Amino acid sequence: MPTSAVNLKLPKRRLDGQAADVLREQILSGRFAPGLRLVEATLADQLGVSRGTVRAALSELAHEGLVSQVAYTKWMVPELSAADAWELYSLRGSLEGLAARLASEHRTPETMKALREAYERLEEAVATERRSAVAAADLALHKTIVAITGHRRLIGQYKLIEQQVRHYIATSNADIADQHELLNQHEPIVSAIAAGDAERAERLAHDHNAPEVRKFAAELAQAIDRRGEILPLPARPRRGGDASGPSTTKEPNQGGKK
Amino acid sequence: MPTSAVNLKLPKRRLDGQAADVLREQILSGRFAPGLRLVEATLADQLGVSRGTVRAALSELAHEGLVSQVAYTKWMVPELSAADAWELYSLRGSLEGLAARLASEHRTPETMKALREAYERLEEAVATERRSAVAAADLALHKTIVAITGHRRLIGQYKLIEQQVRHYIATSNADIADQHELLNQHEPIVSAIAAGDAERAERLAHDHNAPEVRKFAAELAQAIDRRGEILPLPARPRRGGDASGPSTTKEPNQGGKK
DNA sequence: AGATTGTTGATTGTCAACAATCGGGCCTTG
DNA sequence: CAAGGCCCGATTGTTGACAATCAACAATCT
Repeated sequence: MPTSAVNLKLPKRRLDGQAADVLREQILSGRFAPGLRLVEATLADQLGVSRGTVRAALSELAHEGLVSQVAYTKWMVPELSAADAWELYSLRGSLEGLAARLASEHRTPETMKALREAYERLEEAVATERRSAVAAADLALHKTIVAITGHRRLIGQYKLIEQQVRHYIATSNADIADQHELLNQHEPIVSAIAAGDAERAERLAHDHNAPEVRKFAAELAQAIDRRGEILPLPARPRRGGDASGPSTTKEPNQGGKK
Repeated sequence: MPTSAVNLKLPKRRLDGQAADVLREQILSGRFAPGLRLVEATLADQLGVSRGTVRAALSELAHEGLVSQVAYTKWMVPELSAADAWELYSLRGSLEGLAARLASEHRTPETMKALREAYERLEEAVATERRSAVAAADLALHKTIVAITGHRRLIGQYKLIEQQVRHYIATSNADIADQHELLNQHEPIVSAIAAGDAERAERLAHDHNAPEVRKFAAELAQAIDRRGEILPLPARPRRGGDASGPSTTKEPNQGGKK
């Protein structure tokens, strides 16, 4: 028997994956602010890997929605608008609804134990009154519900959306609701899942995002009214047009190279 | 005024994107069968581009779920199981539900015209009795509903799922229901959206996928029963374990290189 | 002066060579 | 004869150099 039965995963990861991890951390922490331009060569120097590897990492992050690319021109950290927030929360609502429903139909001793523990951790976090701890526990609870479903594509998709939500929150000092209210919101969801009431669990989990969705939808409507145009949604950027507005062209450059 | 107002877009696409298009077509058409191993160097020769470019294309397709990678070892066309089909249809149900609801809240003369036309094209296709035409029109109708929402992330996500569904259908000679029944299923959805009844539109669009979801869930349960194990769902691949099952190791090699 | 066209520096896109890793066959060994 | 280690070919991972493209500025023309 080689070594042991425990599955200890050595970090035999590829370099581009590691590079992506570092960059993702920088972006999600806000140290790479929205609007920041990312230059392959500069990052390659800073990370100590080749440009091709950095390029692969950036492509990965582009798929995750954490960087955007203008072909042949530049990479940058995207600036998330109210429209983006509306998209993220509305999608998250649907995904969490699906997750709650499936979780309700997937009850085993193990999964219910994990669910209870995740909820208890949220209670403990609320008791400490530390915002970051509460946010983390809230996140973990939802992630637990999603994981219970065993739905690999749902899990992956949820992780992507969740990441972008974190990015939005981190870069827009938008804040979370009353912490004690959180428990009142989550308890019914957990109970419904534990009771196997799929219908109710789905509805509750879905509606859990409704306040944010409405909020950003309202912001969007306001913005549209203000400019008196039709624009059902932010027009996708077109080559020659759109010279409207001051268009705060934020473009902080990377620290001087070398 | 430079030249003219018309936006004539030259196909200034990157090579890896074009390579991805070609490979995607091969996979979706079934010419690259599930289980087929894809070798970077061979594809590079056949496509007339460098290995790095092929690599970028394969990464793109991996994100789309059309190829899978075993790090340091190989790329291959994934074999889709009943579990995959269940995942795809359940996710698609949620996405289509969301799309129908948002579309109901997004009615303008233009969008409703597009919706009507898409439905009429489905009627025409059914009249011709040509399966491929019906399938295409069915797809186009759903795509229209999704597009009406203006929800860019939903549009992207739906395209991904849709693509994998096509892959599953193409490689499993699974077939579509009675063609005339299709109209009876879709008419209420279109009507609900046109009437602005978001609640009903969401429910109908969501339930539209329910038969498939149930079918594949049943197949899954059967498979689990048969092997008498617990496996709530296909265990995610772990380094050392899982030597169970005959695991039909289909591995047709590419045509002789050079 | 205003607009158009050429030039230039910076940045991304592509390529071909080199290094690391894996799977399988062969050999050894008990 | 079975189990385990080692070597080798095949394939992927990584790199540095070269080509294509773009945005901004300078020169030129009307």
